[in-house]
Amino acid sequence: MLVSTKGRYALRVMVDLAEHQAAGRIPLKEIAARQGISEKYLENILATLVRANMLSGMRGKGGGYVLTRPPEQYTVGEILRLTEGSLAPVACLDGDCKGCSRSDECPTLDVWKNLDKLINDYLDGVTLDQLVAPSEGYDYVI
Amino acid sequence: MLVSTKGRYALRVMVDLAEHQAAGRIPLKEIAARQGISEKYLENILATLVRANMLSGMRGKGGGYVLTRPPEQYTVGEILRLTEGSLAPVACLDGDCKGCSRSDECPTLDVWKNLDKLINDYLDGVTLDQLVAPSEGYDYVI
DNA sequence: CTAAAGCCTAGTAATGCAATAGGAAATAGA
DNA sequence: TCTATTTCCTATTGCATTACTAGGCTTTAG
Repeated sequence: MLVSTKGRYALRVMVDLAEHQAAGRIPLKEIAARQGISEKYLENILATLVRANMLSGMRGKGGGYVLTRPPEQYTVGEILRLTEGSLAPVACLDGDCKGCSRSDECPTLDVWKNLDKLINDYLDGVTLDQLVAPSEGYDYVI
Repeated sequence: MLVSTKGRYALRVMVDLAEHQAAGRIPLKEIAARQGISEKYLENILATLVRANMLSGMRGKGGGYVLTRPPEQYTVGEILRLTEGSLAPVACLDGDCKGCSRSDECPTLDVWKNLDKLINDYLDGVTLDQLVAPSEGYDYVI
């Protein structure tokens, strides 16, 4: 599985925050309830996003999370690479990996490289605002 | 990781067999040595390929494995889907999975569907013969 | 008959994923 | 200043999957 629960949840949460931008800071509790995700598990994920400065978290009463940039400035690719660690389709291309000793002669390496580029290019081309549903309650209002 | 060791090895072995087609049946021992893969582990992988009729295996002295079709009739996609079980990039799209209860309203589902199609289309477009190196010893021979 | 090969069923060790636990620190408002 | 609220931090646990191993059985050619 290229993208695990962590990455999927992260993306959904980012979309949720984009959709509720107008409400200011949103507490974790609220996001967890809306998205049906365990609060404790979400903590880990949000912590990762905050550490990378994709979100700003504030503690205390009235605290919560907000995006640090406008939705069109986030790509799905960067969100997933952050939370998943890597989007490499095979271990051979993973950053940590020193690279296989056979890479010079490997007949399949190009397939993996092309696939890797395909995946990353597509996901880097999708931005958060493209995933935000038109806000409800404003249809047909002039 | 989308493709694990099993799938990577399977692909390398298939290419190996395509390259050594002229030699007739190749025993597992030989492939394992050439590819630097444990014999016992390879057994599992080759068994999967034989069961799916992608390879023919024959026991006894003089036995070994051969492709059942010409290399241009194998796609990388089918080899990987067989050995990996699925190439779905997220659990939501996995065949076994009943589909998420939120799929109707999920803002991210389309991203996964597009990604899935991208991956499968690319891998189904690459055939085994495209990965076979021009046989050595025959360069510049007329 | 025998050596060479594939076939089959288990089993195991290690890894990574998903989720949980418990508390510390900060903040706003009473 | 006290309290409720909320994020932040470090571990730990249970579970599933992956990678690999073990041992024996069956088939085949010579």
